Amino acid sequence: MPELPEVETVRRGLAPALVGATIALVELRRHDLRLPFPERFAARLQGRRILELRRRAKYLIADLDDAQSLIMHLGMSGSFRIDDETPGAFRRENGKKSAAHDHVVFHIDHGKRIVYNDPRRFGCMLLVATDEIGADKRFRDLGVEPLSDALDVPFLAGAFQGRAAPVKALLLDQRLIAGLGNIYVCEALHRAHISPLRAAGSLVTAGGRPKAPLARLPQAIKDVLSDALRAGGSSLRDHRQIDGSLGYFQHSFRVYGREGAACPTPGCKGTIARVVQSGRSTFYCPACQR
DNA sequence: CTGTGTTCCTGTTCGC
DNA sequence: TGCGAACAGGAACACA
Repeated sequence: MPELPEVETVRRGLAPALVGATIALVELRRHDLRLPFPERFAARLQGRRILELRRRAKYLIADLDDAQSLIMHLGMSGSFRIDDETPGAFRRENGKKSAAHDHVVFHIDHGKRIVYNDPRRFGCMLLVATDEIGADKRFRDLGVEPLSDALDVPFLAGAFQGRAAPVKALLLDQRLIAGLGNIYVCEALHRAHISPLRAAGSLVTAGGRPKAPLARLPQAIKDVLSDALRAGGSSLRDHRQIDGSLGYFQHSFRVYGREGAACPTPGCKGTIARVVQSGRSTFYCPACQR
């Protein structure tokens, strides 16, 4: 369930249960996800206290009291839930099905279990020295946080200038902006009325100045992410938030998954189209996104 | 360096 | 109802 708003929602849900708590025991139910778990993963976590739970891009980072950090990525289908340790008080309503892909169980000293479930196993968990995270190859090249002041019009103008790739491809590139994924890129481009197919460089003048549509893009990105965050993220399928409730931003999608629907832009008579760009679905309105 | 395509894995949905 | 194909929120890697 994982673009920036979903990962941040997970972080906020887990933080009260994890920050300041101690990991009593870790159950590893397989030796790898997308990557092998680190050597002695469970042993190295046992007895560690969690000082802080942070997010960078789509990564969750738990800083531990031994100067190491547990880094977690949810991939495409990863999720966390919090269970009571009490043997009888088993999972909530839709029980056994989810247990099939419970790969990691963190037993916390206050008597709860944090369970990581990931059917497709595209997620990963790593252990890295806290002060070396910035130098790690996964983090070294990450771009700006889209909700930070670093994402502004001049930044995008500089990044887009001279680039022939479609603007959608650049927005998905984590080395430029870190945290956007397929849904929110489609949604942001619709809000900015920019065609996802347009060459990124065509949004900048020869002199390197942003053209009018580009001037709308950073705010459109921030708006859609803030709106999604406020809604607790998007729950495709039956993905749940930590507390079991559903994020509801999927009801606010203007284009994603809405092929054939009327464009929601006021006054626009267009119909949402679906095309494939570098192997992934793009949804947009050919009438008001140019 | 740039841009595109493939791959990892399982589950769900869609069309016949 | 059954069955195969298409598709799914990510990102690393191979290749032209």
